Amino acid sequence: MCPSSSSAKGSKGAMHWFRKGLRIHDNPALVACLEQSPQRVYPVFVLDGNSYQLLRCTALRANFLVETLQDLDENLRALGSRLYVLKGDPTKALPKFWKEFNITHMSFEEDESGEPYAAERDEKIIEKAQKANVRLFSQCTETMYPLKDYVTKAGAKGVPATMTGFQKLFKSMKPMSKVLPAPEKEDFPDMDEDDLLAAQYLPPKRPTDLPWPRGIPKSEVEPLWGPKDCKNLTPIVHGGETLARKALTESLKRSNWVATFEKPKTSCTSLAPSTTALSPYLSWGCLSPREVWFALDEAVSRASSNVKPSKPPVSLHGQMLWRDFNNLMAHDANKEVPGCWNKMEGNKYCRQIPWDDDPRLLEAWKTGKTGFPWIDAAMRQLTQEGWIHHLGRHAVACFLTRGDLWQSWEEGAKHFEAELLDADYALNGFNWLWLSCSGFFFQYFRCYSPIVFQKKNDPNGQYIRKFVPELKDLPSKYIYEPWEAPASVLQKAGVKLGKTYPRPLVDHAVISKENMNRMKQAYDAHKARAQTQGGAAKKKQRK
DNA sequence: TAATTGTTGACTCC
DNA sequence: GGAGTCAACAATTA
Repeated sequence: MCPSSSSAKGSKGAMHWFRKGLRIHDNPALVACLEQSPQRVYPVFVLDGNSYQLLRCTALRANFLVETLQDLDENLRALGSRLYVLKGDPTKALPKFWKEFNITHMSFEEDESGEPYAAERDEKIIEKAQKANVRLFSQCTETMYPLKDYVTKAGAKGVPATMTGFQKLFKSMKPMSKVLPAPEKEDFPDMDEDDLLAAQYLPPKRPTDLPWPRGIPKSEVEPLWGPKDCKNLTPIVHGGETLARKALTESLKRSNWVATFEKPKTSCTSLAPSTTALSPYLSWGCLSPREVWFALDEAVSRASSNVKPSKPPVSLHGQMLWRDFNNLMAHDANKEVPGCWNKMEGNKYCRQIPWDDDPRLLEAWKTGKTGFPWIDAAMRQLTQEGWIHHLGRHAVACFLTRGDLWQSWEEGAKHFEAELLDADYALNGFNWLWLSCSGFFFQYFRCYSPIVFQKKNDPNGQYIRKFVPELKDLPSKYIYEPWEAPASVLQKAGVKLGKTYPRPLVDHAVISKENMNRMKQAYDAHKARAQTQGGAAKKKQRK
């Protein structure tokens, strides 16, 4: 069956290219597409194995995308439309689709953070669209305000590199534009039945339907969805706009909780998330950040008059501000050196620190076999559920980098990108810079202990018992430090150190002090470099 | 130039 | 559980 039926030829066809922003509510680019009054509209997603979302991607993440695309297709079908899913390189697949369906207009949500693959891809697409006479429409809706608006508002002095500065900038912005409702059935033109049925463009049903990255041997991108599936994994949330909206409503029902939320006070050892866990929906764009912001306003207004509301940066509104701030920082760094944001070299916000490169230590960290039960539990939750509480991420990130193992944050960031359901280019990079004391946060003498940090929250180690079951029968006294337990206690709990559970990789008390000295040296070198460069710049100015 | 502030440390003492 | 100390960062404010 040829999808481009004779009736399609000559009539005006428009498409909306979904990349992130996988939703129909508050999607101005989709609305702009419908407003072109085309005779036919094609909502399109391209499964691109080399995209940021899929290049390093575990079964859990792949499954989340499949669920999200299925949901998007269902929601579009309820409006008399459907989702058209293409496979492969968008710079080839899209021009082919334009030709086949006589597309004259294409809309999409811009990717402003400067993620290098997306930036290159879009540059090529814009060029090809010009040649093919396809008119492009784009909107900047990944953040609450377009990043370029923050840049304009900040003016000649440049964008602020501190959260306090960003909050001031945010306050000075004009009111946020109104949230758009989802389009209605009447907004979509009637479609040719052949087009609606075209089976070659159906969304994927399972992770194994997703394409492998082009030009990369399978062995180099393990673990991916190929060798293992999701059967025994338990994602913290499932994909799709429908579930996202339900989760948002559910979270915000507790208006007093919303109004008094303070991020640092939430627990990272509770077995059910102590935060909203909406982050995967924000990172894939199942939820609009502006809609979340206004929904928070509404929830806070419902709170009892006697509660004292929390404020940014610790409040839930504050979490939305961090998100925009992180995107702005990524955007700004990449503007200077394209693609530098998740790298140490060339990134103007990143201190140069001589990290070690020990694959054995990295692997132990990734697989949750460091011998520190609390660290291992968090790393295994990541693999099992695709999520760790924010403070848990802090603890494991500090442990991998400046705290204990002295491995590069770049490696940690790559692992998080593969495994986190909410993996986000800008946020992931920012948080790794922060935790490794490479940028934005510099108090390296404040170090998380892999032992005592969670003892106060979870003295009995229920979180460890869940995710590190080989230790579940240890008495609470030793659950955070099994190496301290007498042989008889270990034997009774069925633990053989070095066999059923590893001995600790390092002596935290000793190594964390040594690492602080290494940080001091790296900072001193940074200062010396800055002075030399500053001196040289002044000299040049005088000339 | 000095003091203050910064989403989320650990430890000791009381 | 709250306050002060540890050994001391960068950016901003006074």
